[in-house]
Amino acid sequence: MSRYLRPPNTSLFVRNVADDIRSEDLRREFGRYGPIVDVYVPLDFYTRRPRGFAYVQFEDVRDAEDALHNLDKKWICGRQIEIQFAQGDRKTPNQMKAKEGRSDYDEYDRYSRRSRSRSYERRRSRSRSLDQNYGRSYSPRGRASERPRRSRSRSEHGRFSRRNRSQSRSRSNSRSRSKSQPKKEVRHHRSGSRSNSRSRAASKSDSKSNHKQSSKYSRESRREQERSKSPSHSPSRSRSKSRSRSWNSHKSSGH
DNA sequence: GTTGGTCCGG
Repeated sequence: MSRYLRPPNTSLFVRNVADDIRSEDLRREFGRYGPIVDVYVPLDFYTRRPRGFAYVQFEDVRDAEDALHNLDKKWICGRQIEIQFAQGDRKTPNQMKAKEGRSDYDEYDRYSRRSRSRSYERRRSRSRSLDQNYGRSYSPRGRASERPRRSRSRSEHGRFSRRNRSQSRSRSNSRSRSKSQPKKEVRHHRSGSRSNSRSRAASKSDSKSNHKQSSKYSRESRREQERSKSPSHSPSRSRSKSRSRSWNSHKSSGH
């Protein structure tokens, strides 16, 4: 009952903070209303830039409330900050990993991580237990300098679509296929590759009996593919191209 | 229209 009357923690969520805000600034401002436990300004994991909000944790929730009421909508560093009570506690790395929905880097990041583990060891050697030092001295900057190395064909292409993967992975795919997934790219199929896989599977049981069925199947599957908006970019490419060109000219001439 | 550490050691 009374549990709902007060926030779950003493952390304040400060949003719309300036990009160049420093934790010291916040600490100074907020510290006037009570002792502060911790101030943290989250940065984007990849870009290393402030995400535009910050956290200030007080020792006493009353002080937090006091600061909230006094500093909310105040202008700091040229920006009007807004303060709320933070929802939940500081997120654990696993929580962040679980999200995994941030940028196109994560895929590439995962595979280029091996070269990065070295710097990690170095870092870890200094501080015994990172788990306890989290939020204190853990700064992934070292990796940040390695990150922008994504000068491969990948970054040029833009982003990777791993939505499907996250779905299947959530189910039960990760344990057996986690590493086999990273296929470079789907091979360019020539017309007929579909029937090939079919016949391959069929050849296991009846290779000759399936002759007519196979041909039938290939025809049907082809039709199906065309009808169901084939997500694979293979055979109807030239078609769509000419189509789009048509559209383009249509638009051009119409306008 | 923003809620935090993305690392598990061979």
